[in-house]
Amino acid sequence: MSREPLAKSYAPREFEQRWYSFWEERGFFKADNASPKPVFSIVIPPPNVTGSLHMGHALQHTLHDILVRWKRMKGCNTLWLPGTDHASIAVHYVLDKQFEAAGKDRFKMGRDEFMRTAWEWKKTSGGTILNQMRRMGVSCDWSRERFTMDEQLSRAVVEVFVRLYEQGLIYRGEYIVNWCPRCKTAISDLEVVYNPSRGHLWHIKYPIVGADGKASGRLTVATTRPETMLGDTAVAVHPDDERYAHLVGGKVLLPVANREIPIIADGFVDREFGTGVVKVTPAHDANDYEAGIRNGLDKITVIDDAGVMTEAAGEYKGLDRYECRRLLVERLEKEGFLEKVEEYDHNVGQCDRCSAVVEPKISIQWYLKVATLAKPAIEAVEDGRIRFVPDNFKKRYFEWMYNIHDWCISRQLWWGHRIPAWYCDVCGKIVVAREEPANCPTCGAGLRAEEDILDTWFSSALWPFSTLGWPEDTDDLATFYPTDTLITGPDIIFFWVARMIMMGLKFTGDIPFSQVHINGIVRDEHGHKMSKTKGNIIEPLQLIDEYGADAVRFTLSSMAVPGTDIPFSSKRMKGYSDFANKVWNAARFVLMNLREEDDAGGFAEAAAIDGLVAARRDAMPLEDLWILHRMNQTAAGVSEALDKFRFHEASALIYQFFWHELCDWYIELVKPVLTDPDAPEAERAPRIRVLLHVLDYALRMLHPFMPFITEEIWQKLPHQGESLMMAAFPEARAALDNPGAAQKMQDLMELIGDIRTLRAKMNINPKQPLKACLSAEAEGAQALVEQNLARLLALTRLEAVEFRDAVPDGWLRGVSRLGSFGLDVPVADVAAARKRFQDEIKKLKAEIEKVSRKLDSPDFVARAPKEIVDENRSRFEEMTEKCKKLENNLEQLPSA
RNA sequence: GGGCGGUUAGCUCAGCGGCAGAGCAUCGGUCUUACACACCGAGGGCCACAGGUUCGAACCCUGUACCGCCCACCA
Repeated sequence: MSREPLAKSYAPREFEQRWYSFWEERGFFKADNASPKPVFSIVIPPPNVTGSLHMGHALQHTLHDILVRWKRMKGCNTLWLPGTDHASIAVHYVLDKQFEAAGKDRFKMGRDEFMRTAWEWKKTSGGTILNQMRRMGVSCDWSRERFTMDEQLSRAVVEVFVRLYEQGLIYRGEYIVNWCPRCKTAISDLEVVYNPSRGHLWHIKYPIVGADGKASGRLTVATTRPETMLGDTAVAVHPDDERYAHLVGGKVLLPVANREIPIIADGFVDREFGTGVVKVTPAHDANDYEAGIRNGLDKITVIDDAGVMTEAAGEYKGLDRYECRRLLVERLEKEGFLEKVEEYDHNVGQCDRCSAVVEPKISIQWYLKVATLAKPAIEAVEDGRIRFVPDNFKKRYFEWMYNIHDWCISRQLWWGHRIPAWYCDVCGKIVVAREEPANCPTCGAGLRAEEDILDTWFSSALWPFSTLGWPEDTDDLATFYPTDTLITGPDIIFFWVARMIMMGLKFTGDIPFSQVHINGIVRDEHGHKMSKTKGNIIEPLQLIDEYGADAVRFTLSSMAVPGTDIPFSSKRMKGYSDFANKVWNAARFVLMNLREEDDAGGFAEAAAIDGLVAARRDAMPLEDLWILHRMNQTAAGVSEALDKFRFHEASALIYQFFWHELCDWYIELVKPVLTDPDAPEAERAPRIRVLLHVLDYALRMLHPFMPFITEEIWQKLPHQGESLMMAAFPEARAALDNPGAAQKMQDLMELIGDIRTLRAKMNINPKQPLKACLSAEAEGAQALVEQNLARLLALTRLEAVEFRDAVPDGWLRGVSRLGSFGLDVPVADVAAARKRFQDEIKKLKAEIEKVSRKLDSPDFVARAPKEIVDENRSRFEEMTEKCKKLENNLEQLPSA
C-alpha cells in the first residue's frame, strides 16, 4: 500500500462532502429491519419544509448524529429517520407573500390551483433544509425519508381521526376561538404568544336608564378595546358588590350604538379592578363569552374574519378594527362619554407565525377531547417509562398535562390534511369516514366535503409511528418502534412531545420513545436570543464554510449542557477549530514518519495490542503503558457521558486526552524513536504499533463528534475495514488498565513540570543546556528517573542528571514529589530565589494549617469516612515533608 | 398571580457534600524540523447576600436581592 501524505494544512472543504457522498453511496446510513443486532432508533424532529438551517437545527442535528454514530459504532442496528413537516401556516405565509408580489390572491385562484402551486413549491424548494443537513454530516437513513403529507402518512392521519371520532373523542361545535385575521384561520391556545404592550385603558361612561326610562346617572366601565363596545350586550358587576347591588336588573344605554343593555351580576367580575364594572362582549372575548352563556346574553359579532368591522357595527362597517377604535374614541370624547384615558401595560395575544394581533371570535371548529388521552401520558412519565433529561422538565410537562384543555384541531387553510368529514345539507347528517362516501347514508342526498384541514401538529403527533408504516403492521414498525431517544427544544414540549406521547400510547399501546433529551436554545455570545431584528443571527452554513462542519459540531457539543442555553461565540468556535487543526497536524506528523513496514493492515488492532501488553508488560516504555491506560479510561468516560446525554463532558474528555495527553506528552515522548531514520526495526516496531493503535482509537472516539476529519485521517492510516464510521467504538479493556504505570508517569511529568517552572521563573534561557541533580528521596524515584532519563532530558532540555544526596551550594534549587533537585546555574538573583521559596512555603503552610485543623478535630476523625481521613493524613504528611525540604533549601541559599 | 431555573476567575460557562475547574482573554519566555491555529511557564476566586443543617457546604435547607424562562381570562 502506498500512502499519500496528508495535505499540509487542514482544509475541511477539500474532503467533507467527498466523505459524505462516500458514506451515503456505500449505504452506511441504512438501517436494516431484519438485522439481529440490538436496535437504536431515532426519528428526526421534522423541520418545516419552509425552513432553512439555523443554529437550533445545527445543535440538534449534531447531538442526534453523535448518538447515532456512537451507537452504530457500538454495534447497534441504527436508524435515524429523516423527513420534513408540511407546516400549514408557514407554507401559506410564504406563498401568500409570493402571491401578493404577483398581485394574486389565493381566494380568487381557488383551492385546486392553490394546492397545485403549493406542491410545485414543495417540489422545488422543500428539500433545501435536508440538503443543508447533509453538510452537517448527519447519518440519516435517506431511503426512509418521510414527509407528513406523504400518501402513507396521510392515511395514518385519516385513520387516527376516524377512530377518535368513532370513540367520541373528536367533536365539532361553536365556541370562541383564537382567530388570526391575517392567516384567516382559527389557531390553538398554544399558537398564541402573549407579548407585553403599552396600551390604553379607556374609561367610558354608560348612562343608567332609570325606572322612568330616562337617564339617571352613569356607570363607568374600563376597557382596553373600545371598538368592541359596539358588540356589548350587558355590563356586569360582582354579585356581592354593595356599591352596585341596587342597579342589578336595571339597564344602561350603550353610547353610540344607542341600545339598552342589562346590568347583570356575575362572579367573574373583579371588584378591585377599575370601577368594578365591566362591559360584556360575548362575541369578542373569551371571558365575556362564558359570562354570556351563563346569563343568556346575545352575541353580536362586530369584527369579521379579516379584522374589519361588520354590518353590526353600523356606521363603522368596513373599517379596520384599529381605525374604528380611533374614530370611536374621538366621538365618545366629543359627546362626553369618555371619562379618562390611562396608559396601560398589558399582554396582547399575537399569532405565533405571523405576529398579527389575535382576535377572539365565535366559530364552529373541530376539537379533540384530550383529558382521556392525557391520563396514560401522564402515567408514562410518572412511572418512569419515559424519562426527561434533565429531569426537572417533567414538571413543566405535568403542569401542562394536568391543566390540559381540549385542542382545537381544525384550521381554515388549504395546505394540510383535509378533515375527512362530509355534510348532508338535506338532512343535516355529518359523515366521518376513511373513504369519501358516495352520498348521504341517511337520506341518500349528495354530500358536501369539509373545507377545513387539521392543525399541522395533529400529523406531527403521529410521526414516530406513521413514519414507520402504521397503521400497516410493517417490519419497520416492529423493529424500530418504540424509538429510543427524542432530542428536542423546550419550546415544543407541549406542541409536540406531549401530543406524541398521547397519540403513541393511544394507537400503538406503547410509548413513542423512552428518553426525551431537552437541549438548550442557542443564543448569541451575550446570551441574547438570536433574531432578525437584533441582527445577531449566526448562520450555521457560514460557519461551516469558514471553519468546517467538524469544528461547528464539536463546538456545539462542547457547549451542550442538557437543558441549558448556549451562548455561542466565535471565540469558542475558533478554539475548537484550532482543535481540529491540532488533530490534523498530529496525524500528519505520524504519517510523515511511517515506514513501508508499518503498512501491515491489522497490526494495530485491539487484540494485537492486548497481546503485546501481556507479553511485554515489564519491558514496555512507561509512556506506552500510561497512554494505553489513559486511552482506556477516556473511552469508558466518553461512553458513560454519552449514555447520560452529557455531550459537553464527553467532548471535554476527548479534547483533553487528544491534545494535552496524546499530543503534548505522548507524541513528544515517542518523537525520538519516530523521527530517527536509524532506529532499528526491532525497537521501533512495537512503539509504532502502540502509537498507531492509540491514534486509531482516539479517532474512533472522536468520530461521532468530528466525522469528516477523523475519516479523512483514518483512511490514510494503516487500517482495516472500509470506513471509520463502521469501525468499532473503543470499549474499556481490562488488559490495558495500569494505575501503577499511570502514577509513575504522573510523578515523572510532575518532575518535568517542576524543572520547567524553575527555569521559567528564574528566567533561564530555554536553549541553555544545563546539568541537573536529583536527591531521589521518594521510593523508587531513582529507578524511575534512570529508566526514563532520555525522556526527561529531552523534555527539560537538560544535558545530564546526577543523583546526589544534597544539592550543591550555589545551584538553583527546587522541590518535586520525587525529591529535591538542583540546576547547575549560579544563583544570580538570591533575593528572587529567596522570595520564591518564601512564597511557596507560605502557601503550603496555610494549606497544612487547614488540613491539620481538620485532623485535630475529633469529630472529623470519628465521623468522616475512613478513606477521606486517610487521604487527608497522607496529604498532610506529603505537604509537611515538602515544606521541610523547601525550608531546607531556603536555609542553604547563600546570604545576600 | 403561580411555577421553574440562574447568580463560581476579566469574559462565556462547567462542577452540585470531602485539595475551586475549562475555554477564551491577560502576563513572561520560545520560530525546539506536526501544528505560532503552536509550545513552555505564570498570575487571577469571601463560589450573589444572610441564616441554618453537617465532622465538613460553591454544592443540602430557609430567607433576601437582582437576572432569565414557562404558565395564567383580570376587563
